Amino acid sequence: MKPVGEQMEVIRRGAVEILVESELEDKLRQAKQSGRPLRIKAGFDPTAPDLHIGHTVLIQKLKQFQELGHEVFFLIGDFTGMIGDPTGKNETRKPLSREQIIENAQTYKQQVFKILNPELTRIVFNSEWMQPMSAADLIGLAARHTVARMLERDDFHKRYASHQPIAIHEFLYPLVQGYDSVALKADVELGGTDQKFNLLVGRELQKQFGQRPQSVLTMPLLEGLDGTQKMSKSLNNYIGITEPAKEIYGKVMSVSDELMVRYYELLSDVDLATLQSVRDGAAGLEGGLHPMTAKTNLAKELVSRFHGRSAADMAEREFVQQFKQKEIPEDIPRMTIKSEQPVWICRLLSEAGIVTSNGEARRLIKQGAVRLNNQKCLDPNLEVPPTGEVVLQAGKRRFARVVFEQD
RNA sequence: GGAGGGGUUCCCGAGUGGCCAAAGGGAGCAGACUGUAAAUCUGCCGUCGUAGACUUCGGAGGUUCGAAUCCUCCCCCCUCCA
Repeated sequence: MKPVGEQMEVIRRGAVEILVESELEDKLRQAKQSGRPLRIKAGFDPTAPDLHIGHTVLIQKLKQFQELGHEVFFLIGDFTGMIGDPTGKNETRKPLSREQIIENAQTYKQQVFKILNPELTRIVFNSEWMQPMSAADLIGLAARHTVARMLERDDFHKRYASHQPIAIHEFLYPLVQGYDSVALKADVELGGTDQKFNLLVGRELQKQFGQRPQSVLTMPLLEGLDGTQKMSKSLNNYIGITEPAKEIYGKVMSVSDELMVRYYELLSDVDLATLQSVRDGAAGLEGGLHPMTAKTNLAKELVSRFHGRSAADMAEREFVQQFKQKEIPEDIPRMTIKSEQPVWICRLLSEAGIVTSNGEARRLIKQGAVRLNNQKCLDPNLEVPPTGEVVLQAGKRRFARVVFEQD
């Protein structure tokens, strides 16, 4: 095991808060001395079937712990999912069906092993200890916390103050999550900043159960592609981890330098020295890595993680061809049109599915965005002769190949 | 159960009889600039072969020369009281 100081440097990377830092150092010291690794816990609600890279921030941190030689518990909150985490919500959340949860959990398992080492990861479900719990046990657990403490939590507080309903079961969520820590005898729990309260409840409960309270490490919620709002599917500013290689690559490349640094910090495997060099480069300092290089490296790293090395190389090649050399990519949609008569360019574009209406086609032509066989087309009235094949382009990323067929 | 507020084009949100395809903002798209960066600037942003027309403002009817705007009924959401 590495020296405690070095471990702490790795642990601090990207973290928002560590509670309590000195306590964690102490634990690390003991672990190193005794040779017994720390038990690191992170819980995931199997609520969202589609994961995006924002969800992987925590997993990345777990991986770092794993590499430092600690024991990682990936907890799937299959039981808690049925309650529905009220965190950050201004209303009661709808619980999920059992089937949904199982299905989502399956996806989680599959995806996290693209990051974590499966051999060293313990996947646990909290239904394991929650399911057998009796009503009396649960009430006993509930007795260990007070309403006043619960209402300290910001979202509960607001809802209570504004007379919005809080269902009793919502109070149970933090308790159950906290109890998970007891059940796992967690030394450290990771969570998003929005989880802070729940993580602290874990500490309280552990104390009550005579355990040494876990250290809490909060990670930021990852910003989405727009650089400001948090990454989420509904805002459509996300990079889904099951997206095609080309998409992931392109999306990473479109990110601002500032955000790129952020992604490096939170998502990349590069070491701290490289991270610093990326940071310097983005800030325009001498000796830093050029932002463009840094960005392509990151894009490649992330694509390889989810699709493998060769897919990443391929994505890069295509990217360079399409955007740097402005070549027409090879794998563009292809379709055939039967016609004896010349076809109006706007119709052609909409038939090819490149635009949604003739009107849009007309507009794009006026704006100089349309190319026909790689030549700019400025005439919205153009009639295209129905012979051979034709490559259509609208903007930088919409392409289609149309083959004409005579009857 | 009672009282009140509201549902507008992807989102937020203005509009209370014609000047409304509907302000403004956001998102998005495109062009310029670049490192396909970001920021910025410019343009576009319902449909129809380029003009006039057509469809749109929760749903169905009605009043009117004319309705997102007025009336009736219905559906949905929210707040307050009990």
